[in-house]
Amino acid sequence: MSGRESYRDLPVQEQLTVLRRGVVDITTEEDLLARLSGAQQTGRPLRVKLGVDPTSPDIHLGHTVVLRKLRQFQDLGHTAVLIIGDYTALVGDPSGQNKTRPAVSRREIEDNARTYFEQVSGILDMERAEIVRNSEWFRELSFARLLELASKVTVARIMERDDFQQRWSRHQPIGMHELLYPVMQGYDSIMISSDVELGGTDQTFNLLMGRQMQRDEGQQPQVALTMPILVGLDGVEKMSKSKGNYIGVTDSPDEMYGKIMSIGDDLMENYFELLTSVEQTRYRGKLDFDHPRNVKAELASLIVAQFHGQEAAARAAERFDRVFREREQPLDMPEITICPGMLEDGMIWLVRLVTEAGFAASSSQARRLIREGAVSLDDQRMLDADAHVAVSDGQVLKVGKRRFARITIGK
RNA sequence: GGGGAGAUACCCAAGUGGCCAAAGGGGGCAGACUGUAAAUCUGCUGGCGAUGCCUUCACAGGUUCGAAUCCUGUUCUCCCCA
Repeated sequence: MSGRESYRDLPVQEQLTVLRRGVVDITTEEDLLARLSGAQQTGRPLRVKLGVDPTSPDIHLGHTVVLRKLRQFQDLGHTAVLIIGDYTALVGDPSGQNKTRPAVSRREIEDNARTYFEQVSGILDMERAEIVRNSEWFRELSFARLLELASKVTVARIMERDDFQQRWSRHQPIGMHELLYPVMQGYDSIMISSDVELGGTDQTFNLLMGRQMQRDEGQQPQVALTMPILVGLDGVEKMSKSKGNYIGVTDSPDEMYGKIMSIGDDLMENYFELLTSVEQTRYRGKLDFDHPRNVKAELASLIVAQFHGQEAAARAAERFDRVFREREQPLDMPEITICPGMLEDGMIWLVRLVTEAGFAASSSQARRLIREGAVSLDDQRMLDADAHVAVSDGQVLKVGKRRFARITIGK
């Protein structure tokens, strides 16, 4: 929170301790220590770089791991330099990808950049952040300059990378432009004269490329600090939107809370470390003595509170307990309005009711849900997909374990 | 530039004239169990007021009573040679 000023005078060793939390690797730690001391002595804050490519509209908790680290640097008095990769997004980062990223249109990039900005502002101190778009320099970059930069990187060096290796050996396509991605990212570092660059471990190669390129340009090579890739809700794969195992920062309090409660116990420690500020000794201890469910509930509350505030977190917890522990209906639920036009003698086709409520994408899907016993109306399980049911104001439609809607008859 | 292989549903992958809305696995959804845990087990997984009909096997045509399957062209990918 505040107290930023007080951190400034923190001994560098202690700063390092704070910064080391959750980190996988620092290249090199001595360098970082030296920079921190230098910053303290000269009063010149470090320029800490984080690049984000606006390739998808929403950020999720996986992205926040690195953003939180950046925030820590800010709290220690350093400058966050957030690079919106509006130009690199056109290329698509091949890191960790098993195929070429689909091209993203300029328009989408623009829209995404805007939402990124909003969503990131919940985590970073925007007052103390410098935000730049890399189209600023790439749009103007000459081909000659590109060749000059590219000439310093060998193909063998680029092809060392595991992701390219794999694609190569599996005979999958690799676009020429993808080979240039690390060079572009390195160029970003040069352009903003970064002291430190943050990234996930999948960014290691790109971060190190930045060091080499800065050295070639006569700059001090940046310190590369890597964070773990956050594991998704399934506990196996990395958190990603396309895998559907994610928690978006714009998810509602209820969604967030529920998603966290559904993670495996093994994942809790990891989430505490990377997504909260709770001291390691505290959560470790809890896991030994408390019921895992309660520890998880605390984790869920902490995370929801970060994005929606304490009050919302408390409400989400309350609702959760009510619905899933006591198996009662939630107090508040979305309403669906049934137009009288859909009714025949006050009855509506059940399949239609389910699709109208948005609980099924098609009537075939709605039929399946009904057949599987997922649908109930006022706690009464409905199994006949051909049924027409009488509906009235205030009835509650439930689909699956967690989806509720209150029926209203419109005028 | 020459030769060869390939493109199947959300993903991987079988199918090489009718028995194919298309095996199997993954994922997802639902049910049981539970701490909404996780794990496990079971079912479902193109659309449609639906014991039938419609659309789908890269794209466009063609052969055939009938095509994911055969033919022609196009696009894209990979391999070998130059």
